[in-house]
Amino acid sequence: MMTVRQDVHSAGIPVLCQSCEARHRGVCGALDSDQLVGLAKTSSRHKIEPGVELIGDAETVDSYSNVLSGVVKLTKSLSDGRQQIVGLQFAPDFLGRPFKAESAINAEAATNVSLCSFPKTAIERMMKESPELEHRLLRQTLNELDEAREWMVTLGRKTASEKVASFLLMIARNIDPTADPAARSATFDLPLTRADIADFLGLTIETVSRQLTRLRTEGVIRIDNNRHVTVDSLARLEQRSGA
Amino acid sequence: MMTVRQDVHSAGIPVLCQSCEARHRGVCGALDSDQLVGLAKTSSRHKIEPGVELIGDAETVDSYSNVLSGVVKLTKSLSDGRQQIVGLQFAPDFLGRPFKAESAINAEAATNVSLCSFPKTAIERMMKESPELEHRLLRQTLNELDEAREWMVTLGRKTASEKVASFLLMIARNIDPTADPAARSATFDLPLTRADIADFLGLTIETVSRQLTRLRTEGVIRIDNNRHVTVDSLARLEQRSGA
DNA sequence: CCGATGCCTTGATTTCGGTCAAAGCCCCCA
DNA sequence: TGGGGGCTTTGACCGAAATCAAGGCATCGG
Repeated sequence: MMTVRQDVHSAGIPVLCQSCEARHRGVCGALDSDQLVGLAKTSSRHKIEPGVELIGDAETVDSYSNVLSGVVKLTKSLSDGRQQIVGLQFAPDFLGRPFKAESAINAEAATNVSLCSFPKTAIERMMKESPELEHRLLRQTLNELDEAREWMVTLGRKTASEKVASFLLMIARNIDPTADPAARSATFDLPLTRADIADFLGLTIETVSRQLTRLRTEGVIRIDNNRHVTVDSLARLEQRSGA
Repeated sequence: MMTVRQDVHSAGIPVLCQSCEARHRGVCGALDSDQLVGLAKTSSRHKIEPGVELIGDAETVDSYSNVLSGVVKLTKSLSDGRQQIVGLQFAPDFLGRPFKAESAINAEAATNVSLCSFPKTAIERMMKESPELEHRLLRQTLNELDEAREWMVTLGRKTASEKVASFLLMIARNIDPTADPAARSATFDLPLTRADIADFLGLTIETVSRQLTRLRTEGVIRIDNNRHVTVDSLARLEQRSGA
């Protein structure tokens, strides 16, 4: 039987936060136990089903969240309905756009998601008094910017098959349980439907499907149940990704 | 004859900084006069010709810069030479990637550019002691992230003609001298060659040229000398941009 | 004045990915 | 057990943008 994770500094830390990944690797790591206590009072945990929008809960209006598990997609749409996924958030990412009343971005659960949410005011007050919190946010934002720019290259300059390979590679690196970055192989469940993948890569469903089939028939990947993917050689997949 | 701009707080501010836009609207606005004096000692101004890379001067290795005038393009390349412009920096943007030894991004002058550069160490020291500086950086980074995501939509989901219209609109909003955001018309010099525009939009030179021709023959824009553009109705251009 | 060079435009043809259409598969539930 | 709905695959065809190929138009230096 497992006990709750203990560490030297857990004295006074809210029970909810003690084993929370956001405290270890996310923005809450910037806070001391007093601040955590204060924040925990106003925080609430939610579970969200795939397809549910996180309005009023995340990207917009009045609250911020940490992603505790699952995958959240950030999307933008054109007036005629064309849609583009502009980011994927994994645990323990921070969700929300500081310093702006409303962003033109929608957030939606791609899988089952669990969140830890806070009122905007609580975070913003805390940001004023804790430079370390802003520092963490800056780091996360810079990383997201790097990722966004990486995807601009993929969207603008890669072929359909390179796009799909790049996507699989990114997912493998983000959610393969064997978290070793130097792993030679990977296996994981796709957190997105074909339609989502298409919206992420600027393609159609059909093209995504055809390229997956091609990677499959050429032995680069295996797919079971439409969602479960095995990559025997990440290096081989990387070669297909255009790099 | 004009005098150097004076304001109430200019006492003790380095001469170089007094009329500097980066101090008014850029990150240097976060600094007090003592800090400016300290930073100014290690800063240097450069002028850079179009096409010159800013290695060792901006995005990489050992220094940060403010863009004082002109346009800097940030590019990423695939191993086979395909290139994508992932960002354009205008005055008074801050140039450089904090907290990372080297970024996979290249910076290159698109036009004549003037910069004010600092050693990385000086900025990083100042960031530690001035939360306000980090705050400004966070804000700029969040804005760049918003812009990058906006372009992801353009790259992934817009047609060639919508892309070109979107590009013209973005340039008009950034560098038209009549800085009124509610302006109905605009006139400006394109800071990029056709090749650069193509690399920005994920198109070929020929397609960019054809779409510009189309916008011209349809009366949406006028072009003189290949570079000088007049837009009589920004609203009309916006309709072409897919929104 | 002339030719060279670097951009840019225009035209003809090809191709990759989109569109339209039909089936297949899987899971749920009656 | 069987039917329905959602997601995915596959095939046939089409079209927007890429590619290939010429040619135009400035600017620069001889």
